[in-house]
Formats: sequence, structure tokens, C-alpha cells
Amino acid sequence: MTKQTDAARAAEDVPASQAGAQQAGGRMCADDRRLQIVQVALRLFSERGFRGTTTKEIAQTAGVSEAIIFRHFATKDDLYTAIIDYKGCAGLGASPVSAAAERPVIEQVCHSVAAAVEGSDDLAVFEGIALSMLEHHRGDPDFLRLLMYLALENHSLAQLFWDKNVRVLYEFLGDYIRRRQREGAFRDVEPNAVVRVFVGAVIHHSLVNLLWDRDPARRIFDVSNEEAARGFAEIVLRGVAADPSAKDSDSK
Amino acid sequence: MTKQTDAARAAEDVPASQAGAQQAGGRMCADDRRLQIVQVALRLFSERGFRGTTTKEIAQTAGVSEAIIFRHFATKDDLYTAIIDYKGCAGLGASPVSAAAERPVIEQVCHSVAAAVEGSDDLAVFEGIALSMLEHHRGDPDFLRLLMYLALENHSLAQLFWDKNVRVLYEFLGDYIRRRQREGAFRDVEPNAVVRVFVGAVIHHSLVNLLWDRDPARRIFDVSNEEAARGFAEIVLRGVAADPSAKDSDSK
DNA sequence: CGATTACAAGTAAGTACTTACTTACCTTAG
DNA sequence: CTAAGGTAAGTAAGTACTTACTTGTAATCG
Repeated sequence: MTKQTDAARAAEDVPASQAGAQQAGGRMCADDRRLQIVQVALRLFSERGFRGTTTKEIAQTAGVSEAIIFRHFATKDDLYTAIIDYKGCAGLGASPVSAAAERPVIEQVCHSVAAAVEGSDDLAVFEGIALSMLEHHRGDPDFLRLLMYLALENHSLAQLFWDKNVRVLYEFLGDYIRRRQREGAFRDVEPNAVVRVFVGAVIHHSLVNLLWDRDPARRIFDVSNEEAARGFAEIVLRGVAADPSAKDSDSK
Repeated sequence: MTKQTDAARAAEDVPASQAGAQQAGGRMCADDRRLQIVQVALRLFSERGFRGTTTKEIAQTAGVSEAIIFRHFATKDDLYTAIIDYKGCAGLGASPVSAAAERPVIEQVCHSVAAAVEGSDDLAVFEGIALSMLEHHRGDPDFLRLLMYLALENHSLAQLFWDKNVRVLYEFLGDYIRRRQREGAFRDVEPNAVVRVFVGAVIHHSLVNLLWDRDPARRIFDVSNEEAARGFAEIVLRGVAADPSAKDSDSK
């Protein structure tokens, strides 16, 4: 009954190397099964935390017996690190478990930034970065949740993520602001303070959406990512604009 | 051996109604014991999460047998909610477990706001709120961590905390901004966007300090709370200031 | 070709241990 | 004495992980 339902849900996660003909409970080659278990475990860990998820639950959701989890992964911890590897955690030192692994977060952000920087339009830069981050967070909520768990548990991977992603973003934005200050476009404020406000707003927005604002009926942040990104960029940019009435010189 | 050490640590948490002569394992009146257990559990929960902390560990750290935890609290969940009550989680529906309980978070913020509002100085209001929040978070990191765990585990208490605290703050600031807009002091931006930027910056700052920036040698946010609060308030206020060169007119 | 073999994928039913919670019994202040 | 604070030693229900066994597939060989 529930097993049927779980098996059906698990089927969505099947890598689909020969999808369609495949039942969740059916036979599967080792790599596909491994990948499927990783994907199921990622979802469950991010929903209930590492300790809050049992290997039995993972097995049931994947539609297999518990024992085959331990055929593919020596321990539950092994499964945990396999997830991190699978997410290709921004060059965390490990190679992805599969070709399907996603690219590091920061690359996406930098790409969008690079494109925006071309026009040297401040609003486009900040809006682009904000939107890119918001979209990424919304598109992969599991990862954000997992990262929060990692950070709370003081896992070293969280520190590495900071260094490889957030720190890079901070330094990029800091440099950008300093440059614009030298060019006279921004007033003389502490660049890091501006960065903290901007990045803080974006991340906080994603976190609230992720953790608190799930029920659509009682949304407090009932704006699209586009609106939010634009709002953040506008307010922060106006906050650092060089001079009165010079505010619209660059944008639009 | 470890029991001795734990007992010594637990002694720090003893309410000290007749402190000094008290061994952790010694006899204690029910209220004191209850309070001590709550304090120990709060620390452990915030370090390892609810599921990651066993009642046995709590008992050992408190220097008592596991059974007395269940004399004072019917279930582990009961202990959990007692912690929330103890922290005076903004009238979550229960009265504090003891007279020593702290006041609700939001009250502290509102107090500081009320004081600042007197002078109707925008900068003082925003700076005051930011500083109050930052100081509160720094002074009680356990609570922030516990709250993050609550939110990640999708505990209903997290929702309640949102409603009773954050939402109140959001609405207060939103109303404040709308009022100042009507008075012509602020320009016509979406008030909620401003609030999100401001509150986001503050909370993000606290979270980063709590989760990532613990090692003083590699701090990225190496500013005092006062500096941070002032920086956040200045940038956001300048971002919503009504007119060029009107920035000092409002602080009458 | 069909039968045999080899082996990976899969499972049911454990094991050893931990968990939240209980029971029956002490101990001591008032 | 009595009642409340405290405990040692449980219990039932998990928990991660193992064992002994079955099945599907596909290459090998008479």
C-alpha cells in the first residue's frame, strides 16, 4: 500500500538509463541503483537530517531492501559523503560520483555576473547575482537544507563550502564596490558592510522561503524571485549611490 | 571520570538558590532540578540537535540518573517545549518554567525600538533594532542554534516562533516605513522589500557568526556589533531616503 | 542450440546495540 | 511517619549493519 506509493515516487529518481520499462523494485545495474539511492538519501536527509533518517526509510523509499544499501555503501556515513560527492560540492576535493553531478554553485553565479558586467550596469550586476542565487536555491532546496545541517553540525565540509563559494562571492562583490568607489560611482562606505547587507538579504530570503514560508496560504514573502532580486539590488544600490540625483545615471 | 567532569560542568548551570554547598549529584528541590535539566538540555540540543541528543547524555551531564528526567518531564518532547517556554519564546502559549526565565525576544527588541522611536530618529530606530538583535543573538547563541534545528526539522514551534516574533518585527518595521513614507521622509519603495533587506542583513550576520565565523583567526566579519548595526542601518536608510540631501532632515 | 556455470543483484530474517521511557525500590528532610 | 527527591535495573521498540540464502542474466561449452 504505502510501499507501492513509495516505489512509485522512487521511480521518479531512477536515472532512466533504460527508463520506462523499469520498476523501482525491479532489477537494476549497480551504478544506476547506487545513483538512485544517493538521490533518495539526499532528499530524505535534507528533509529530516542525517540522524533523523533511517536506512530502513531510505530503502523503503527507494523500493529495495535495506541490505542492498549496505551492499553499495559500507556505512551510513559513506552514503553521506557519497551525497556530497554527488552534489560536486564546489570543488570540495572529491570528484563527482557520476557524470550527472551538477556544477559548483559559484560557477553559475560568476557566469551570470560576467555576462552582466559586460554592460557595466550596476543594477544588472546586482540583480543578476541576486536572481542567480535565488533561482539556484529554489531549484535545489535539498542542497541548502543539507548545507544548513552541515553547518549546524559543524562539519568541515561546511567550512570548505564557505571558502570555495561564499568567500569568493564576498571578495568579488567587495572588489566590484571598491572599483566603483574609485570610479566615483559609489560613495565612501565600508564595502564589506554593503556586501553583507546584499548577500544577507538574498540568503535570508532563500532561507525563509525554505524553512518557514512553505505553506503558500500564509506566505509572507509573496514575491517572485525576479521582484525580490530587483528590490534588493535597487535598495542596496541606492544606499551606496555616490551622490544625490546621480542615482539613475548608470541604470536602465 | 567523565562523570565527575560532567557533574562539575553541570554545577555551573545550577540555579544557585543555595549554591556552593551543592553537589550536582546532591539533593535539590524540584524547581531547581527542573531548571537545571532544562538548561543542560538546551545546551546539548543546540550543540547536537534534538534527535542527536539522548536523554542519557542529558542525565549524565546534569549529574543525575536518567529516570529523574522523566520524573520532571513526561516525555523528551515535553522537555523540548519546556526549553522553549524557559526561553520565554514570546508567549508560545505557556508560562515560563521558572521566575528566572528570560523575557520574550521580541520584547527586548520592542523596548529598544520604543526608546529610539521617542526621538523619531530613523537611524537610531534601525540601528537600535539591529544592535538589539545582534546582541541578543550573540548573548544567546544556543537559542539561535536551537531555532535553526527547529526550523530544519520543520517543528511546529519554529512556525510559532515566526508568528510570535519575526512576523511581529516585520509588521512593526513595515508599518514604520509606511508611516515615514506618508510623512514624505521615505521614498516610494515596497516597504516589505526594505524590511527583508534590513532584517535579512542582521540575521544573516548573526548566522554567519554563529555557524561559520567561529575561529577568530579567520574571521571575515571582523566588526563589532555596533559597527555592523550602524552600517546596516545607514545603508538601508540611505536606500530608502526620500530625496537627495534630505538625509539629515529627518533626525529632528 | 540448450544446458551449465558464474556471479552480481536482491531479499528475509536475523544480530548486537541504543533509545525513550518504566518499575520497584531506596533515602532523607520536615 | 510520610512524602518527595532520587536511583538501579529493567522493557519494548527502534537502530545500523550482517548473514544465509534466492533469483535473474548472460557468457561458456558440449
